[in-house]
Amino acid sequence: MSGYDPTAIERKWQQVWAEEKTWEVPNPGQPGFDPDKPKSYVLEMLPYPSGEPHVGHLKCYAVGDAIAHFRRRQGFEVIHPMGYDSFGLPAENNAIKTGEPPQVATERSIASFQRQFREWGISIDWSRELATHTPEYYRWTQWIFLRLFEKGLAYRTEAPVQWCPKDATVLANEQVVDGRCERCGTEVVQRKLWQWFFKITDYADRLLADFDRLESWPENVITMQRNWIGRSEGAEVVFRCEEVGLDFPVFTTRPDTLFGATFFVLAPEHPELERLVAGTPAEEAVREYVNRVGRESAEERGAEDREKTGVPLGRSVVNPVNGEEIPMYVADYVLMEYGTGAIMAVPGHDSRDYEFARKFELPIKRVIEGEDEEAARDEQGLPYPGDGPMTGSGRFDGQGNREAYEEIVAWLESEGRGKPAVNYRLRDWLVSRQRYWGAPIPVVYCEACGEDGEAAIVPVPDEQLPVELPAIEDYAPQGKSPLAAAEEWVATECPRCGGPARRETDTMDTFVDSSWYFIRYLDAHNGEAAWDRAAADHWLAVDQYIGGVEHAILHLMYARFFTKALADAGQLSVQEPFANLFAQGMITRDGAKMSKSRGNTVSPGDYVERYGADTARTYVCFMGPPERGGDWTDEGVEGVNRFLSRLWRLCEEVEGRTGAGPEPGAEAEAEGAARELVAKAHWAIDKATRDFQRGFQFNTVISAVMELVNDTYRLKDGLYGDPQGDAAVRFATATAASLIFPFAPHLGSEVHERLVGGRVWERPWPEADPALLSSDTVTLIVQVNGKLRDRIEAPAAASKEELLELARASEKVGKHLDGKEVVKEIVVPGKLVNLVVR
RNA sequence: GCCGGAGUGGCGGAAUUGGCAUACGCGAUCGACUCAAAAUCGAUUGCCCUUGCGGGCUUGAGGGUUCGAGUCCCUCCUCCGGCACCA
Repeated sequence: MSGYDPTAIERKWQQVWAEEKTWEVPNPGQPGFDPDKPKSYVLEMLPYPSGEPHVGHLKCYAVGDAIAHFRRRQGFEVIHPMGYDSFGLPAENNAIKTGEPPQVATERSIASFQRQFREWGISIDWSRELATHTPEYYRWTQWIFLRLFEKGLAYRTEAPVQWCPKDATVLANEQVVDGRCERCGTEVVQRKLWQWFFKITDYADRLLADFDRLESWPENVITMQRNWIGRSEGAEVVFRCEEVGLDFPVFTTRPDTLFGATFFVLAPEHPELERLVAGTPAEEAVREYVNRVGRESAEERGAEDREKTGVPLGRSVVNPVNGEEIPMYVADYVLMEYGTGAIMAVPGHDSRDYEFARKFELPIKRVIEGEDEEAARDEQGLPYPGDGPMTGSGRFDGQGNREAYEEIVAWLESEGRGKPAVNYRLRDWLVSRQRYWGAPIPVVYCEACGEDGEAAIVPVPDEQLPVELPAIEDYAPQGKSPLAAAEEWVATECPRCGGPARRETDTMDTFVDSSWYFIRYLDAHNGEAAWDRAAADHWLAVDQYIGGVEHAILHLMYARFFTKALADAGQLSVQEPFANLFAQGMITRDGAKMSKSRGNTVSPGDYVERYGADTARTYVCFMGPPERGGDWTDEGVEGVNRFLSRLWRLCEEVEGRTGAGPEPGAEAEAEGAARELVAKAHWAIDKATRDFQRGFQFNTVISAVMELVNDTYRLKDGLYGDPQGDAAVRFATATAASLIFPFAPHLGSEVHERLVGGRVWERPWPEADPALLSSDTVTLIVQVNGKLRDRIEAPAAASKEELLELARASEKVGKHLDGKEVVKEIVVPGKLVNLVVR
């Protein structure tokens, strides 16, 4: 008997799948398309091809592939494509360091991913493969940009932006983590630059409302997105500065505290600041303060325990509710990016305003009493954030603040001094990057078409796409895109007037590329359009999306925004791209995140070589619930390998000992131990099927198959030789192969072929026979006062009275009833008897 | 601070509707095979008391509901993740 040699088995089946193009599926209208077959779009997030695949990739694709295989065998036409998110900084930084063009490193990495995906045996429809850095792909990224531009959803403006000095590029807010560049960790500084934005804020409400359209997303991902969008309801209230004749609107969520406003604060970046202090004694100090703040990093400014700073402006505004004049300040705790960049400060009921008031000795006024007497009398109970009756608020005194809220807003509105308002934390998506390795933004600037000396933005016509990246020598950014140095490329002809024009030299954020790739898969080689509408309508939405939780906000929200914008532009019929989302947990080693510097990385390739892909795949699915992550151990890998070896050896033995094989279906007639084994197989089918359908309980699916294999080992020697016994062992082994196939497709295919014949993936997923799931007897649990005292084999159909009689007859139970009175009898038929004694 | 999630053997974890806690795997111990080792096969393995039979305890802590709670309710503790001067 030979040992389990995964190399030979895996090579054999990988060859079959490659030659027969097993996992390719047709689009509507193509040969072989079956309109009656339900579709399922199973998609894992496409990899970023940098270096070699790591364990996170293995897990993601092993999990997705298990789902794809299960759905195929459940009768779905499964589309399961693959591609590469191949633009972006790592390849470009490598180019700067080594001089090697980014294409070269990128394509080398792609080749490595392709090879490993095949070696892992992932069931990919290779006919739909794409890479976002190819002109065939980014031509359509540019095309989408132009559609957004037409709709006013892509615009260029001068704005203070987050700038990473090391990468010498602008970052999206989402790419700034704790005031540092997400990629390189350098402290981010603010700069004012002309940049391209996508108007995602137009979709804030729909992005929130349409969570209702999703079938199943992890709650925490929805919460993270909801927090990120950060919708607040409140009011806009106008404060007027009579001295300079300017109105200052503020956003507040607490119009009920308006009577408690005792000062007014502008953000250091506020555009009217200059005008307010020009030529006044405050001018010097204000300018100094603003400059100081401007030099600070986002991290310094955002620090938690930072003391409040600010400078008085020597001006005042009028509180519209009571006519009081309150002094104006500039302070960096007010952010220009949120609301109007100005606030009314209510130190009695806001902790930040309170801190500022204490430091600058400003009046603190209570306008809402505490709910209980104690708090109301306590002068030190400020700032008070809670609810209660209003005080010091004119005609609203005595009313509950919640009730007064609407009334105050309505009153302000009738006076023309305010209105209900909604604010979002979400800001527009900054998409331009001063980098080389990205899709060029397809516009040109034409002086002749412009006005007032300003060049006009002229979109490149669709038929001139793609605007291809020129080859360049020096990839290092110099504060502007390296593309600016490609003078021959930059100088072009205006598509509108035919005169000289200059190309936009910024490229697009790579998140733009990955915001629509799942649509391109559906029609990946279309040279006439981004996609065929019928193909997109057929396959979308993605039925199951799988990926790391690190994309919970960025990628997923951008893709949702793109889908909605493209639907609005008449290009798609769905509002949400991903009906079901699964976020996998991270695999650690020695309890820590894997990193090269820590030296605890796991190379999937090494394990595949040593134990085979089936072992590696099954192991990552067996470690624990896949959403939770887990710690990689070599012992664990060996345990799974041992299990697969056991299945393999069982197959070889069964093949030899049960001859050509009993008649299929013969196992249904089995009795005794043979019936026990057949019943166990049906139990495993039932358990595996239910756990698959429940979600991603792969660890328990695999453990059920392990139990089946264990029982087969336990019973087989007593069954060989008898026709029923042979059939039972053969059936049990083949069933184990069939059930493990989604995780270990090579071994599953091989064992199935040897014992049953044919291709296991062409067989429907097995169905459990209900008759074999139940048995004539059950184990009756007998408790006394809720404590287990005996287990008795009882007829499944026994009546309550019969069960009670059986329970009382037990010697073990009797001991605990001795000399006591039974006051209550609980009987759950088919399960348990509980006798309550006193 | 706010919002999520999780606490079960030596370890990863299981427990479907409130009904056998600890499935499956790892590790460990013992046995078979072997000259020996590895591999393999088999047995044992929550904790405490007991020679044994057996008994008691046990799902982060404390309380509650119930005949019965890992599961439901209340209070608290710890850990992980996200957001955070967002008015």
